[in-house]
Amino acid sequence: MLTLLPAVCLNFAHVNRDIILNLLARHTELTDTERDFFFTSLQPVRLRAGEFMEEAGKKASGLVLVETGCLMTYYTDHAGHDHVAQFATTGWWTGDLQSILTGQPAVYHTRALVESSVWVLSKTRMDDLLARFSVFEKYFRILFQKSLVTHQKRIIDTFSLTAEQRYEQFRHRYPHLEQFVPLKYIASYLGITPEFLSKVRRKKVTN
Amino acid sequence: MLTLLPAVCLNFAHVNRDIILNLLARHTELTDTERDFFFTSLQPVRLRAGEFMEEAGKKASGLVLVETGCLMTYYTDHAGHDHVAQFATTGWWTGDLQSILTGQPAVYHTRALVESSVWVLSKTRMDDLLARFSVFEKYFRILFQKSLVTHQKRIIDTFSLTAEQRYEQFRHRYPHLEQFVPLKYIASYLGITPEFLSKVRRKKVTN
DNA sequence: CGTCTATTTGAATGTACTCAAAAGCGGTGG
DNA sequence: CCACCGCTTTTGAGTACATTCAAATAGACG
Repeated sequence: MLTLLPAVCLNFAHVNRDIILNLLARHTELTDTERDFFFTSLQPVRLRAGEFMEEAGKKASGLVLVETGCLMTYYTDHAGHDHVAQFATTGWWTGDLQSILTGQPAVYHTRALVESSVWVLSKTRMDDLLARFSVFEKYFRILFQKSLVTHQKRIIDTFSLTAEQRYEQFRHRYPHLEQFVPLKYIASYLGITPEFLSKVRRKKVTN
Repeated sequence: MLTLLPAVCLNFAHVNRDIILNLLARHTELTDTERDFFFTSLQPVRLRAGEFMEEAGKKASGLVLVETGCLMTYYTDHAGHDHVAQFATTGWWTGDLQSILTGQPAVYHTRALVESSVWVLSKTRMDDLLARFSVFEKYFRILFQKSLVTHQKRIIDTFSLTAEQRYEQFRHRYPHLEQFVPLKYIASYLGITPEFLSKVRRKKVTN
């Protein structure tokens, strides 16, 4: 700890840092230097409900770490239909990984569902972070590794479960998301139409 | 380079090392020490066609790097239906990531489709490798990162494309796999029944 | 050559989709 | 405070894509 501040000095910035630090600590242990460097690498951004963090077609600004609120990353296909790739709430990383790493235009949109506060780690800053402290290589290796396991499972679930089972699993696994996410986006995430999700839900109630 | 061997001395082991080294070199640059340590961390395994590398329910032995042949990783659901999560040919890593990292029993089977030769990196050896040389943290970070992008895309494709389009894309993207993989496993990978794949294929021919 | 498995074919069925319209819900202004 | 607007959710009818089941055909291997 660099300095000890009296309790009354605790402001929003510190509270938020603590949330993020706790999340980082799940995967890695950081020295004070590393922690400070991490935070100076991040750029804070505030988003209003509905506002875009990233847009498909434009180069992604960086990896997005959600502090408060909720964002979704989605793909618009050639027919103009949206498909939600992921949601992200407090402590989740999101964004268009492909674009961030290659510098190519993003294929996904990333958008705030409600008023949100996020930290952005640009590719330049990320490269710098990774080059200076290998502990962040480890951090991101584990982050991507875990995410990969989740994605594999989601693919298998899509093929082995019915829409109804996937919906139940979604509710069970991400109960906090229901407060942020309109049903039509949940339907999209599950790979079904909003009409069909509505019918699935009705069936649940009447049973 | 440690020693230069005359061309006649090139044997299978060296040829194979070169294939793997070229693949590693795509992501990272290794010193001789790192390269040697990497290879001594790997255990060679030969598999006959149909033989299991890993079995669901048993602890996975490690990350599997394919040298020659072809393996598939698949999940058997509660109804007894198999769902192929991925195929792996020369230079691809495969296995049950979740099990390798947590030590829990594997949920996926990993099995050779044809006679294959692989290298296995156990969790212990992997941890050692990562702890000693941070270049491998970087290597695996990039590996998982790329794989994550691919998995995200596969999920979106499942929701935005028809079975016919997914099949065409699969053929286009992995043309070499057709020589190893029976149609019923391709169907499974695409999330459809072998009967329906057969009808998709017939339609292509008659058109 | 015979056996075993993979692939194809066809008919009946089902799950989820499309399209159209009604109902619900939240915000805004008169 | 209520009426209206825009957007989300629900409902229903008709349809399409893909499945299940059963059986025939084709291929691979000993």
